[in-house]
Amino acid sequence: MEEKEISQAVIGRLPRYFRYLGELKDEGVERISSQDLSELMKVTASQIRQDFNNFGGFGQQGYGYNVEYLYDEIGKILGLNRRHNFIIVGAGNLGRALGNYMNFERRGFIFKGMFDRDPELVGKCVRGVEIMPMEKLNSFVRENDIDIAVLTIPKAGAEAAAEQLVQNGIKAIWNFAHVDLNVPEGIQVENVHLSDSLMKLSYNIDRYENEQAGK
Amino acid sequence: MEEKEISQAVIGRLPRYFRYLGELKDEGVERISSQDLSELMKVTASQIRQDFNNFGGFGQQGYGYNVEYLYDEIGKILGLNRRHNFIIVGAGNLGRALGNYMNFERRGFIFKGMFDRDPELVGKCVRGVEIMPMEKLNSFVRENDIDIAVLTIPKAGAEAAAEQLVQNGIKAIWNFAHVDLNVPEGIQVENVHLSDSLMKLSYNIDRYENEQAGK
DNA sequence: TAGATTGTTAATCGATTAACAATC
DNA sequence: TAGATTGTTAATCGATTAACAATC
Repeated sequence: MEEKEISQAVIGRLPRYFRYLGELKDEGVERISSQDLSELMKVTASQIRQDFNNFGGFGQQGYGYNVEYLYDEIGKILGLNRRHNFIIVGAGNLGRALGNYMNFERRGFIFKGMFDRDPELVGKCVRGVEIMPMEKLNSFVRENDIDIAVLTIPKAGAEAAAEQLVQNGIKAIWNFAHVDLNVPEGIQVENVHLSDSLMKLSYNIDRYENEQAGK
Repeated sequence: MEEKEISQAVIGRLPRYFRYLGELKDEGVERISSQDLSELMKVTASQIRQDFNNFGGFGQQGYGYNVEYLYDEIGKILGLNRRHNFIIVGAGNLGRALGNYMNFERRGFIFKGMFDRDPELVGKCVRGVEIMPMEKLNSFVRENDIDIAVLTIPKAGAEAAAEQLVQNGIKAIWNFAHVDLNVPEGIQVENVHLSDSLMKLSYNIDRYENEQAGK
């Protein structure tokens, strides 16, 4: 009973659909056609219908899509109806910023623990969660049903931390360290390489200026 | 003298090449073939050669690529030889985390100012940069040659802030607010939608588990 | 029923990979 | 020169868009 694999291109668009549908829902909109949604989101109606049809028919001919139903279904596809416990490894500025971000909780991502090797930070709290020393990382992951580790430590320690996490049963790593982690198959890694993103922006600024300069 | 447009797919890979080449350079590696680089980076050698050839020939038949030269050239393509002054709009946890991140400076991104509407924060400093009230935003952007604004405010205020920034001559917005900004053509926007990224991770965890469950 | 709009197949477009001639 | 490896063209693959029959 082989399901056809959904491309990551499609998956990457789902959160954006989810966001727009959530907003429509909040505005009290009951139904929407692929045509109207396409104008709102600035993508083709064709793409919208193709994307949704990867998961089966959510719409109805002659009617369109029911906003609330579609919103819920996409949420389920994204796994937002489940709980995912996460920890943050690295209690620097970025780690604390992510720990303080409340919206993840709303989507089922539960902040369970935070770790840092700096003794100065250990014992302090971020949103009610105590910062623990790295020595406690392994047992904590094993004993608290942790699915996701957020890696916000410098690149030097990232690979070693990832290995520990994997050995103790983590399922996924949200990686903010500026390295490509080497993990066994089946462990999900999502990279957020902020400086890469900034470099792209830099390229596009210069490209546009050169274009304007008539080159 | 029309330059052929380089696809964003290629641009998106440049920072990663840049990172690997920087590491090779630091290790003292002088030259590398597309074949060796392909094994290191886990992409095809063909793609590497195609990517580089978008910008003209950086290599030499029979020899490969000179690491340092290639590193420098990619840096130039990404505009890292230029200065880009930036400000951060929103002095919350995330804004402060980005302000404290030193590595941007190394790449030519200079942290010039920070803004927040909370009077409690105004006057405080982040890495030597004073937090200013939002009222000063417009004049500051105009008078200090600011290219890039980092938007780390809640989505509610983001669209209005973007509009102000654009009116005062900003060239690019690095957008961490969870909205799609509507800016005039020529203004570069790079979105970092953290919760979208987390949702993708969530999808992939569940997908893998379902696969394993034999479904 | 007639009109609207999906679900889905077919056509197109673009990106990736393979192959090989050019050349260092 | 012979061997290695690029630059580049051609083939393949996958993703997007267009078209339209199915159907609400």
